[in-house]
Amino acid sequence: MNDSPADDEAAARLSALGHPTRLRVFRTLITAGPDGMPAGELAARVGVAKNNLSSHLNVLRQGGLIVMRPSGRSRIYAVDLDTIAATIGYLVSDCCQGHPEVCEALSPGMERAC
Amino acid sequence: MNDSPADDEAAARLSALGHPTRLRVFRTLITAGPDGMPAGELAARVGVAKNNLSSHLNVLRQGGLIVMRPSGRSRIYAVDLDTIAATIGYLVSDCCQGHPEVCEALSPGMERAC
DNA sequence: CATTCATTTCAACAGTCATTGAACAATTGA
DNA sequence: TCAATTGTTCAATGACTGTTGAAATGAATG
Repeated sequence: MNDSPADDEAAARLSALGHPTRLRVFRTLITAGPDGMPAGELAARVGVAKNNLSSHLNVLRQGGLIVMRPSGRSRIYAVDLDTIAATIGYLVSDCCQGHPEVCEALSPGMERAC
Repeated sequence: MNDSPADDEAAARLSALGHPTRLRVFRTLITAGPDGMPAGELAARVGVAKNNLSSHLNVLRQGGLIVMRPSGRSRIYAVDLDTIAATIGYLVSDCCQGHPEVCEALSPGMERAC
């Protein structure tokens, strides 16, 4: 059995988030909301070298998890909410076909977050 | 700024899921529900060599994403729902402090899944 | 007690990834 | 235009990861 493209795509996104620095970048951008944050401020907050951050941002961007817009000489990064919602949905999809108790168990985690 | 242990833990879990084979293993186990599935059947369904699967199962288990119980000469693997719920929660936590629209945007993804 | 079955462990290899410093754009303001 | 600011790209290095085949473990069966 081969990997489906959907598997590869979702795995790439999860893998992008599966790095301590990138996870902190992502969570920092989540708190920034749709307005996002320039790369320099992000580097300062997360505490990582600019060039290193730049490559991590590229990974997140290629996974579709964040978007970038230029603004003067800065570049503003922000999360792409549709992508993360789809990724979470894919992660737990099909769990309720035969086992509704699985999804019920997931709800507290979501409620705790929001 | 250093990585917090919570970041490292969550990143390790997401990284464990960030591999096509492991993601398929996990999703297959999700559909199996709390009863789980023996390693051999899992290897057949996912289409991967048994020794290879074994190492992937170890990664998932060390991340706390799955649990194992022996049964006769088989070993039954099943998802740990608390862990995945906590991981998803961590991923999007703090998004509603300042930006409730972020969490609202996430809901459709969850509803699509469940 | 020897055999079979289910699965794991081990060693080795190729490939990928993260980090660093140095060099390279692009934009702004004097 | 010159210089400062903001970020990115590049090359090199060391570390980690995934896969494979062979050997080993441990539980059940006859």
